[in-house]
Order: sequence, then structure tokens, then C-alpha cells
Amino acid sequence: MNDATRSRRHAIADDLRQRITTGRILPGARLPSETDLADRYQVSTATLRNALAILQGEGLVEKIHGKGNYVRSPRRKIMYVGGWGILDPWTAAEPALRVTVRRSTIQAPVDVAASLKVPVGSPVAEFNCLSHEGDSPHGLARIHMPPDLVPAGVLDNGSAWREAAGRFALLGPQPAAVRETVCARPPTPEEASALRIGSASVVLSIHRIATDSAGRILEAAHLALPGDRFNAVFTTHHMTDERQARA
Amino acid sequence: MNDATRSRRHAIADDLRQRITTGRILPGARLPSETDLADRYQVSTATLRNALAILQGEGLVEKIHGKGNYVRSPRRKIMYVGGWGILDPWTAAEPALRVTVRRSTIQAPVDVAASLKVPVGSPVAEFNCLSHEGDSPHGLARIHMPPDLVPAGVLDNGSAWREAAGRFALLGPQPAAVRETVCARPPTPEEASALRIGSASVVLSIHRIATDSAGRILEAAHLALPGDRFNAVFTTHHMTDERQARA
DNA sequence: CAGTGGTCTAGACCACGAA
DNA sequence: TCGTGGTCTAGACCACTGT
Repeated sequence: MNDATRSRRHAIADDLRQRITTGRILPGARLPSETDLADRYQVSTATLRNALAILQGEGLVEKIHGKGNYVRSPRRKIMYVGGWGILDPWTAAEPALRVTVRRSTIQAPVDVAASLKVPVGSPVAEFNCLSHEGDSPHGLARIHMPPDLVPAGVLDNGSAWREAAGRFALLGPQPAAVRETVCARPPTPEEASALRIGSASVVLSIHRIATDSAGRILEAAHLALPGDRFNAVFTTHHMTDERQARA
Repeated sequence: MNDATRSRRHAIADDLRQRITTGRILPGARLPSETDLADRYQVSTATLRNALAILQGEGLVEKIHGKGNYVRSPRRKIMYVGGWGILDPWTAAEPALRVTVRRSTIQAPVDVAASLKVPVGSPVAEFNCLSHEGDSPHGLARIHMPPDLVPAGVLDNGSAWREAAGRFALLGPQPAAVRETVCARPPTPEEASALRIGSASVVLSIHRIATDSAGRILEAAHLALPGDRFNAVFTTHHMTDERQARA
């Protein structure tokens, strides 16, 4: 056999991946039950589950306890445009985009206070955003702002602000600079359940801080985007001469 | 029991995580063998391995086939500075940074040709960079450039260029713009072995394209950075007025 | 309730690393 | 060669979802 057959589980994963990516199993379809698949491939259920875990990590399969394993909808990559902070117009024009925004005012806990550079316990506006595309969750955002900078009508349905929130755009006034810190990590349990991804999956985590020209912090946001669905694009113009110093 | 005891493997992972993060097990130390740990926790080896897989996903434990499970060195986050393309001076000053750079000239395959916007099959300089910190691998880069833009002395030991390569800096001439596309994904098998991380782990993958003012592509790089070790920072200045259109 | 995935066991055998 | 982790089995039982 070729080296793709290094292990049963990889061979099974390869076979299923082939069937999924070539359209022989359609997005949204339910796979046969794990016991059935284990019978078909002549392996134990543990091995079959291991194969499915590989595909789940790749974002091809969604496991739902008590229901079954489902093929996830096509892996169209959604663009997050750094520095702008909004999904680009091309993807933002998606038809079935639903947004859940929940606003609350909290007493700043230490981490938020540090991000916003306000005293601990001072009032802070918090937005919890969950965007869906059809039935499947898209991305998760928690945005904190000084209360006086929150624009009116953010929660109004049909409001441009509300749409912007769902697309993870900046809500406050025009910033002078945006600093985004990006990391890749496994999801927290809350993220895993909210985004319906396995804990073996991957999230692209973006901590975004917008400041005005005086250095005042306008917004601090934590975004959690399923890694298999999102690309983030950052563009830097007009490089300075710092590099030259090396030569 | 409390809810941390939802499952044996989480309980075990929690216990080991506690011992590691509180310093009761020191970085670099080898854990007892899996059979010993399974005995100590009174679980099967499969369950114990499952617990270790959780910690491996968190980057706390490094598994080495035939040797044992090792506690990884402290989770100091390394900064990748976007748009600049080099680790920042603070971390770049690390003492034990070793760099392996391998240069070759290849006939551009389709993907590289597309990135560089050159004809398929035309000669392209390829750099494979692997940076280590002490014994453990850091990050992986594959950089492609038009051959005429490669500066002299890149492979010379002690050269500033060589150091820059290991720090994933831009090698070519000063670009007018750098566009970086970031995604989070599981490692490819090659990356997993080169970076000594499990395939259940996470990499921060950066595709970086540098262009000059005429739009010519100076460099195309693919970086693979262990997600648990790296943060990438991107800063955007001088926002345009595009956002205002929404209001 | 039946059917599904989630967890776990107590083994077996294979592949790797170091002596 | 020996001890290690890696893969796999053939079950058992629990937890969740639908009818």
C-alpha cells in the first residue's frame, strides 16, 4: 500500500475526505452512524472515531451528540480585514447573515479595565455578538467600550450599526490606530459550544484595540473565529526605514 | 465531585496542568511513563493518553515517541510583528536562537508561480528556514523570491541577513506594501514533525506577500508558527473614511 | 423509548529511541 | 535488547436527541 495507509484511521479519514471534497457526500448530509461506519471499514469504533476526529479538526465534519456526524457546509473562506475591522464587502454581502447582539453595562473587571485603561469597576459597555450564517455559527465577539462612545441605535434592527456589529466592525468613532494581536489556539469550552466546533478544533483569536490620536482607547474587542472558516488579512503600507539598520 | 470531574480524562488533565503550571513539575522534566501514570490514576492507558492529548493541545506537554512525555518550556509568547516581518527586538535578542536556512533554486510550481506572479517553471529562489530556541523548534518558514532580488551573503554565518531569515524578516529590497493573510489550522504532518508538536496542535499560518510601488512581487513567504508560542501583532494607522459611509 | 455519539476498559501488537 | 509511546480491538456503560 502507499504511505497514505500508514494507519487505518488516516486511511479512513482520507477516504471520507475524498468523498466529501469531491461532492460524493454533500454538505449538510448526515454520515452513517459510527457503528455502521466501523462495520463498513472493518475497524473498531474507537479507530473510526479517531478518523472522524481528524476530519473534525479539519472542519469537514461536525459532530452532534445524540444525532450524528454531519458534513459541514462548503469551506468558503470568510475574510476578516484587519485594520478595517469588518468583513469585506464581498463576503459582507452574504444573504443569510444573522446577528445576535446583546448589550450590557458592566463594572470593569481587571482584564477589561487593563485593556481599556480605565479604573477597575468603572462602567463599561459590553457587546456580545454572535453571527450566524443560516443555521451554523460564524464567529463570536465580545466588545468593550467606554459608555459615552457608544453610538445611538446600535441595537435597532436594520441599523447599519447593528449590521456592523455582526460583522465585527468597529462601532465607535474614527480611530487613529488599530492594533490587533492574533493567536491560534484551541477553543475554550464556551467557544466550542457557541460555535458548534469540537474542542479539538482551532480558533483564530483576535484582540483588537482601537485608539484615537490622543492615545485614548476607543474599543477593545476579543474575536473568536473558527480557524477553518476564516482568513484574516492585514496590509501594511509605507514601510519605514527601520529594516535598513540591519545591513 | 465538582464539575471539573465531568470526565476522568479532564480530571487527570486538570491535575497534571495544576502540577505543571504551579511548578511542581518543572519545564523540561520527563513525566512518568504512560503505564505508570495510568496505574497511579487508576485508569486505562487509553484514558490517560486522552488526558495527555488535552495538555498537548494546550502546548504544555511534548510527546516524543520512544522516549516519553516532556513538560514544555514556559509559555512565553513570542511576538511576530506584522508588516515589519521580524520578531521584535525584545524577543529577537534571545540568546539561544539557532537558525537553519537552506537555499535552493527551483522551477516555480503552480502555487509559487501564482504567488509571485511569474510564469510556471521560471527559476525562483527558495529558502527553507527553521528556527530553534535551544533544543526546541520555534517556527518554520518557506520564502520564495525572484532570484535577482536575493541579497548577497544570505547564507553566510553571522550575516545580518541570515539572522533576519531566522527571524522571518523580509530579505529583499524595501517593499511599498506587505499583505499578510493569517489563518489558524492544524499542522500538516511535515510541520508537526518539524516543529515537534502533535497533529492535534495548532499552527498560526501566515502567508506574506511583499510588493514594491509598481506592484511587482518581491517576496512570498509561508510561515508556520506554533499557535501556543506565538502572537502576531498588526497595527493599522490613519484610517480612511470608508467606515463613515455606513452611517 | 430507540438510536446516536461520548467515555472508558483491559488488554494486544507495532514503531521508535537509547543503550 | 528493553522501555517507551502509537495504534487498535471488542466490548461495556453513560449522556444526549428525537419520537
